[in-house]
Amino acid sequence: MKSRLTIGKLAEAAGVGVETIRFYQRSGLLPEPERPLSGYREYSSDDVRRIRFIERAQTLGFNLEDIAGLLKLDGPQACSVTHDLALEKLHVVEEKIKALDAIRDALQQMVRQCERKHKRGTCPIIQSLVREEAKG
Amino acid sequence: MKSRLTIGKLAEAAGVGVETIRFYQRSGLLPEPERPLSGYREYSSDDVRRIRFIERAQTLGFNLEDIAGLLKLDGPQACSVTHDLALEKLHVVEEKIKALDAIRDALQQMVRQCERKHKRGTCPIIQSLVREEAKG
DNA sequence: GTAATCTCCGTACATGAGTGCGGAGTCAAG
DNA sequence: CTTGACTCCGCACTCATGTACGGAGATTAC
Repeated sequence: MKSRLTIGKLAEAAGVGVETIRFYQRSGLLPEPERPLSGYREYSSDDVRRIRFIERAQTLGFNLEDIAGLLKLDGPQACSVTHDLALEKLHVVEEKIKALDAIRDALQQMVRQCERKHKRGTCPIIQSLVREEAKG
Repeated sequence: MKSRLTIGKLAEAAGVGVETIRFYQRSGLLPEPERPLSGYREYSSDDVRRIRFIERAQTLGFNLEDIAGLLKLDGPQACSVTHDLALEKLHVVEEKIKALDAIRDALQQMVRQCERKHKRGTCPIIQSLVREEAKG
């Protein structure tokens, strides 16, 4: 089941370009793969999932450095390190969820208002992300 | 209460650089401000909120083009246009929330496992974002 | 009313995240 | 065993998102 993939097959399976994979490797987001025969990189289906994770995480506003941090949680570290890192990331994620919840509520409100043919008042969307800015 | 701001004051209030504001204006994210005296841009506190919205939305994985779309919901459009756009954006936001929920759950699980001094099995974080990829 | 500060503008530079190029080596099908 | 596709590598290029520069004009503080 752990099919061995060349870089081209991996790229296709993960929906990215070959160059992107080489770039991720250089950036430390993908581990150095084995290179048994002739120096060609040899990947597994785990790497497909890893790349998909990277792509998704990017759409959630994490940059590659953030993502490297998240991926470190995948390796075999001391539990205390993992714990602290996970907790820190958890914080960030919860903040993002809150902000997105606010946008979602604002969008739902707009949709409802429109469907009732009300004239809209002021747009709630901007307001949705403004609160709590002062407290920092 | 609608204090008039110079570009410098606005930048300070919103926590960005002056050049960033000019850049956002060029990019159509901020409307052309009035320029009564001498051609200096004159802003209001609404613009502070608008810029904060832009900054926050960026951390949620929206690029400037996406954000321009969201900000269009602020203007006075035909209700049908607003409705459709809002519904579309709502979809995107809900997907993001789902993905972040999955990451959050994975992180919580890791934190709990660590706190119980269990040896961790395979890392749940990557798995959190992988499901449903095949269906697209 | 002058010096310091701010703003104007266009343009150039910087950074993050890829994308492409070209020549050489490797693999797989016929 | 040749031919075409694939891979190797380093390096140059692109695109989005800002940032910085520099000279000229406006404003404000003294």
